[in-house]
Amino acid sequence: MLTTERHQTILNLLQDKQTITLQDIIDKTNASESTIRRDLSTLENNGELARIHGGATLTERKRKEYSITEKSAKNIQEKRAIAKHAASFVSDGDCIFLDAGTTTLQLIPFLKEKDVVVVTNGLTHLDALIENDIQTYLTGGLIKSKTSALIGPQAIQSLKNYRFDKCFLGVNGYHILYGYTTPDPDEAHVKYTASTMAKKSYVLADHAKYNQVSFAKIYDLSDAALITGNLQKNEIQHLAERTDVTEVST
Amino acid sequence: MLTTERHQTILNLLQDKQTITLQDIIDKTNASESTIRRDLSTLENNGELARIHGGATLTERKRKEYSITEKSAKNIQEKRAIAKHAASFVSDGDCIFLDAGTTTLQLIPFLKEKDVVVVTNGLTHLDALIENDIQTYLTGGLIKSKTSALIGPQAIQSLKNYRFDKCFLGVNGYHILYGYTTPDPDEAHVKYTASTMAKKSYVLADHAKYNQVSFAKIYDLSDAALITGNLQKNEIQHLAERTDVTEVST
DNA sequence: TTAATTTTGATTGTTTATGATTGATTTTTG
DNA sequence: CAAAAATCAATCATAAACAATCAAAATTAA
Repeated sequence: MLTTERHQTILNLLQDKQTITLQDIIDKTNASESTIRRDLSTLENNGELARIHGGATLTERKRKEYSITEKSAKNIQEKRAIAKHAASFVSDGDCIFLDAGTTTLQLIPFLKEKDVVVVTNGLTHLDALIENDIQTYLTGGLIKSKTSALIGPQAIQSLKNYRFDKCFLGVNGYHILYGYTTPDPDEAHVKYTASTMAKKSYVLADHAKYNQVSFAKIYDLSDAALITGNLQKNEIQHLAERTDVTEVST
Repeated sequence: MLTTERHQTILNLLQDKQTITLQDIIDKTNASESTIRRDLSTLENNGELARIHGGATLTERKRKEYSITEKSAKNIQEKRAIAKHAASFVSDGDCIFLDAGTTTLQLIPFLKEKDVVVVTNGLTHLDALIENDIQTYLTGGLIKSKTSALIGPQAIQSLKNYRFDKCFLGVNGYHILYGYTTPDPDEAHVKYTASTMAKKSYVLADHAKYNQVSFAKIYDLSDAALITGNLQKNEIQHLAERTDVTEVST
């Protein structure tokens, strides 16, 4: 394993877990204690992290950078990589719809430099959007308190007032036969409607959603481009037969 | 568990519960009594907390830092009294519009027992509404980041989908001649529209708004019932000639 | 290929963190 | 108010983490 790779691994671990123990890093990298100590020392000098007795922690500054996006979620690294790739499809001046959900949340920091206008139904996105100084419109609707998403006929209707260049959706499952699905029919309806108002739709989903099926169908695989991560070659091939799919590895 | 992690855990517990016992911390962290004592000692020296017999508590300074976010507004006592009185006009099962702003925010706790449906354009209200388990609809629209209010044509349009039993507005000034005013014409428009969709409108304004004039007029004094506080007799009389006014004293 | 340089992992003695124990202090209880 | 209980600070031995050093391995340059 290359030194820089190891450094990156350490930083990634930190972003996920806030603090890590030396032993953790040793296990993940299969490097010796001495090496990791040296790594930590180097990274500390570069201001990337702060060493503490027994391991390392994010510096105050770095912590703030990442606190924008929540870190409780699973597969956060993969989600961030997916989001980063999705962001590469966004052009300057685009009007985009950003669905509620943790994966789409990761997209926000990457939009900062793009001068976009965002419409969203995700209340949890607001802090990050405001913090990144992005012009934001909220759909109306009923607040579903469990997911902090706006749903219902009012959400649908207000969506119809917009036209999007791109639409980025999260889902709970994607399946070769059953398409994109999510547990709540109301949310599915919002996603579907947003898609119909967009020139191009992207679904962001980490590998845990592969061949998962949830209650409410949004639409077929082919109705949106899929951006996902860490799949096997044959899995990607199956998907590629059905839809436009991009896969990122972490 | 790393030392700094433990420290963070302790501080988090404190923020949640104000005071904690040593035993509590021991249970949460699986560290020994000695260790926790040392932790508390360290944190006390850093000014993060104050030790008390049997545990720890937030320092006066830190407590203020946290409560300041809620109570930073001026005339909070008066606003709460005004809000409480306004709540007495709310009936069980009412559908009400709650304008953005600090005064209307105070209304929320009093709505808990009333089984109401709330529509609001104030993003700062959401936490309180959800916490009080109130069914909430959000208008759509552009997020005005300074006040976290939803404004613009989309907000206006989504308001027109509702009919309210009552409508509670905040303003920046009320004046016998110039009526109710607020700095932002867009916000004024939202307030006005909400009013037109309501059977009855109330304006909530503390005494600092008396005879103040701001840029954008919402409507005349007589177009809404005024609930205010701590005015002088003759001031109330002048107002009473123009509109339905209630005054609460604190 | 060899020599120089860098990176690595093991070893050393040193420092720091931890948990158990003790007796002192404070709080509670009768 | 005094006895009992709980909490506390101080001490100590142990264990963990540490920086420093050095030789082996890997990489690069000549």
